[in-house]
Amino acid sequence: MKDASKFKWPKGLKRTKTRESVLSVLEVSKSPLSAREIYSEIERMGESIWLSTVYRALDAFVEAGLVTKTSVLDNEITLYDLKQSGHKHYAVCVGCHKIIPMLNCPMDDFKPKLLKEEFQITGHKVEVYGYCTECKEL
Amino acid sequence: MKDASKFKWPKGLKRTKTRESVLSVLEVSKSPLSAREIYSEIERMGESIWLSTVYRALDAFVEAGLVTKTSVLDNEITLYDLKQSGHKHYAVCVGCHKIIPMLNCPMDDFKPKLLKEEFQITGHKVEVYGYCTECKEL
DNA sequence: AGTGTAGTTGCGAATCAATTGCATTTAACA
DNA sequence: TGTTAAATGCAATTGATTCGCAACTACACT
Repeated sequence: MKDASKFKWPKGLKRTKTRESVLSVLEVSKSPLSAREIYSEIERMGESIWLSTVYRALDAFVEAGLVTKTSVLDNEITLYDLKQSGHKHYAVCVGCHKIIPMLNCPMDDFKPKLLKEEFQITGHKVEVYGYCTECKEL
Repeated sequence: MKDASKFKWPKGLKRTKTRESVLSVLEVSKSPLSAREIYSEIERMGESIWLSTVYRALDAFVEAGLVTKTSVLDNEITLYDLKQSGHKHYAVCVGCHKIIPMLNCPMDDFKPKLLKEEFQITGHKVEVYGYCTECKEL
């Protein structure tokens, strides 16, 4: 009884064993994972997969809107996370790289609250994505 | 009359020609640059430098607190910027990768304003850095 | 000014995440 | 069940960043 996936499978994507493995690892994880972590976890489960396949699966999920790709700590780590996890922002410990979901979003009155955790803030970063005047008209 | 550098040279760092080149390129630029862009700019000025030297110079400046390293677009680009530039946050065009400094900061009432530029926001990212409970006590 | 030396650079090679090419396999649907 | 576009195994490549080491140089001290 493994397939407890509660996500509608994105149409256009074939439902394969490797993709289900990748998705299930993300589902079980409480925080975002790197491609390599996902790969290792799948291997540890006794299944065989290639790292390149993990990357391709993740790309497909990102494109399908099921997974979010984030980078953290200015390039040290690239992480993937299920979009449905609810939270979009994280507090990152510069000591141990632990990733703690924030309970609120800076878009609405910014006062970082953290999930049962004290956190000594030393810095923050905000990025806004979108289209500039020129690119908007293309 | 090239050395118009208005920055106090960080003590502990030798003042060399390559480092002055790197710093002057950053000074002239109105937006953050990648290591490769800095490298190309220096070559274009007719001076010879190695990319690895640019990286080392940037590392030294970052360590000295003179330069800021940021990543943008979820790891697609790593950029360097003079800390004194004043602004800390950017709007990044996902079309052309143009980087536009924001006039305000999300820490105080978040409503992104941009410098003479319309910008169609499609997403945003916030990261908070610091120490978690465990790391704080070390 | 001359010199010792720790810090820097030139240069190439190495590393490491991520991507790609291609032949083979497989899920999905007529 | 057969066809086929999509996905995977696997190897090789790319591209950014780092590293090793010998040669060089800024700068502190006579």
